[in-house]
Amino acid sequence: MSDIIEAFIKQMINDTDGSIEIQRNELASQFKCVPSQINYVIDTRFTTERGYYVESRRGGGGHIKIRRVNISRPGNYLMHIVSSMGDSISQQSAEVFINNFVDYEVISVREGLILRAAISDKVLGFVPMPDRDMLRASMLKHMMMSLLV
Amino acid sequence: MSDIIEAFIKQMINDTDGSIEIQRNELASQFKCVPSQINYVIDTRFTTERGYYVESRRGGGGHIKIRRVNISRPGNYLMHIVSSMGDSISQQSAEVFINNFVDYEVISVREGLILRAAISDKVLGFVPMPDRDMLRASMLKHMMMSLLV
DNA sequence: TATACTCAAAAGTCAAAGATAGTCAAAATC
DNA sequence: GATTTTGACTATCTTTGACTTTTGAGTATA
Repeated sequence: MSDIIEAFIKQMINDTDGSIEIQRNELASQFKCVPSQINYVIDTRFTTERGYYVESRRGGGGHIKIRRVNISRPGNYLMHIVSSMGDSISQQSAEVFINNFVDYEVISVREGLILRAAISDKVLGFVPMPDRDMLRASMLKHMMMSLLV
Repeated sequence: MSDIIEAFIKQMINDTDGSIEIQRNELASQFKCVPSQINYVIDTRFTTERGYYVESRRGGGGHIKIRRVNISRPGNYLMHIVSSMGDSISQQSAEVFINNFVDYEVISVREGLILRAAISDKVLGFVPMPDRDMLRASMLKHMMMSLLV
């Protein structure tokens, strides 16, 4: 079932130039499944790691928006690096990555400043240590992936 | 519905150089909604945070005036907003700030993407809740301040 | 004339009801 | 054992309407 829903959504995305907006309940009743299964599909199949960006709104007129990010030219390199990053990363290593991104002009100097501020221990310091490096890795990946739009 | 009314008002503001004057009941009957929905739209979409200034008068000849606020010096504006931010901030509020920064060209669209990725609950989700909003505020401030160097 | 009273025409407030989506863990299936 | 399916419960956003407050114009009165 999840596979079918996944395929259906991907087809929709293909048909509409990379971005769709769905209603959870509507889609669920189309497939005669519980609404939360849609969440399951999205959480497991349309992740950042797989190159999707998802946002949603509750309440009347609520919806779920799914966008496929562009995994073409400069992205390939980026994708490669990002997926090689691992789930945990120190501030020092993160900065090495960021410096490289700036050196190779994958990001601008200003963008580099933002990234460094975000992942610095000055900000993340109070998160206890096994978690902190995982959070940092997740942040860095998500921030870089967001540029592939 | 609220989205439609919001778009309509914004269009009016654009067409009239930043400031409009409407009558609540008239607008409500135009959209066939209850008058208080107009208040809802104004309260949620045309807030100070989003860069609008609203004033109104009751009674005969009453009206609602909405003005788009202009920002002259981006640097000053940034300092001001950042220092007004408080120590805790929800994802939603953070996104409003970021949207404004992009709107007023304090940051680029790409930089906005990075900020949104960094502060999203997708990334911060596993930080327990009283702390999460504090971390988010700290991140946002640090990232913005890093641009003032 | 100047002041006070009355009334209708606005806009404001607030909370209940409605409409979506999210979470989480137990149960089922692979 | 891992993944998927379900559903009860939660969170968030929007719509609606009854009730309140403010304002200005007209009218009555000293």
